[in-house]
Amino acid sequence: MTRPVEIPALLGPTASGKSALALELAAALGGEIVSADSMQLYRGLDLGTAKPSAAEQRQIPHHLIDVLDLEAPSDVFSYVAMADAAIADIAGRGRVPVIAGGTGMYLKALFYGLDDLPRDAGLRARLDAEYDSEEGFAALLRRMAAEDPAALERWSRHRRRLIRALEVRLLTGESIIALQSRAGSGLRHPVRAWVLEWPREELKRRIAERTRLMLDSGWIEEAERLLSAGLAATPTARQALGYGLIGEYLAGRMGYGELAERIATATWQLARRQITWFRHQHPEAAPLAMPAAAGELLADLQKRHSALSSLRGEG
RNA sequence: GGUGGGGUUCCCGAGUGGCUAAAGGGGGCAGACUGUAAAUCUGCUGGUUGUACCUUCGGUGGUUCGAAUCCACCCCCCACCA
Repeated sequence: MTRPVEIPALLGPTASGKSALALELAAALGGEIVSADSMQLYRGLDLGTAKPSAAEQRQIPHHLIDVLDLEAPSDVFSYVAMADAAIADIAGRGRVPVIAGGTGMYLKALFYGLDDLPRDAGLRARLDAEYDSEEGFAALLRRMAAEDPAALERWSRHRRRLIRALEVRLLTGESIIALQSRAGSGLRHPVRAWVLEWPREELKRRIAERTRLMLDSGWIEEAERLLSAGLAATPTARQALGYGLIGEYLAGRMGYGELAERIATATWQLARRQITWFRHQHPEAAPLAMPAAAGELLADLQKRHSALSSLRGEG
């Protein structure tokens, strides 16, 4: 079995053109796309997540898109497990996995790994029920002061992280902070990563334009359908940006102009968080100035690929 | 034309004599990030060479030791009456 010498990975904020470039890369290299997008995992979240179209998915095989029902929970570990499997599968068939995505935490965990601290779904559900509310938060703070002061100090405002810290504490008797190896030393896969970068104003403009386009091409209807099917009550998919705002629009609480503006703003805020993440959490990734450098990257990778293929006697 | 309400820092909006460069929210900027991450959370946000000075609350003038806050006139907006 031939293992690829390197796995190209395209990281970048929303609306930076990852999907399109990944498609070109995969086509040029004989590859298949491995998505790293927490929301495109879900069947049904289509227009709202700018998911690759059915035609695009026919043209190039995509992995980790449409693999979960809306009601299914998702988390980094299950993502990494699925991504590892997809990469192994693709490489095992002698194809090139092309990673593309914007979910920083998933990408970092896939590239560098995560401490496998214990978890217990039942316990977690109980803790959530008890503490994941405004009233519960105060009680959680009191309990953590006794159970795990170090975790409390680190995440004094993060309800979710404190609940997870308490879960680990109850399961192991130790503080999650002591158990974290904070390793992340070596790459788990031979990735060669780039971060797609755009001039600020241009990315903002792309986001605003894409928002309008998405709203005008069926996102509102999609949201209406999913919302009435219970999207708001799902554990993870409900966090997808925009659907809730569309719900408010449909309820008459804002006009179309305001809706478009608020979604564009929220999307820009997401993009900023992504940019910050990639700026600080991914030393392995090289900046790729869009749109100019996309063509060069394509040509460069194509050249390397054909050289490697002929070395292996495949070309 | 008349009566009433209103014009506040990028936006909305509180503030009716000193504790006000001015609450709060939004936006913006920077950052964090180990099993819900398109999530969750933190800091900064008038200017300048630091707790000092300068500029700012529609405009002008006035009262006062001191005004976004009081007075006069003017400009603009909204509601209702004509």
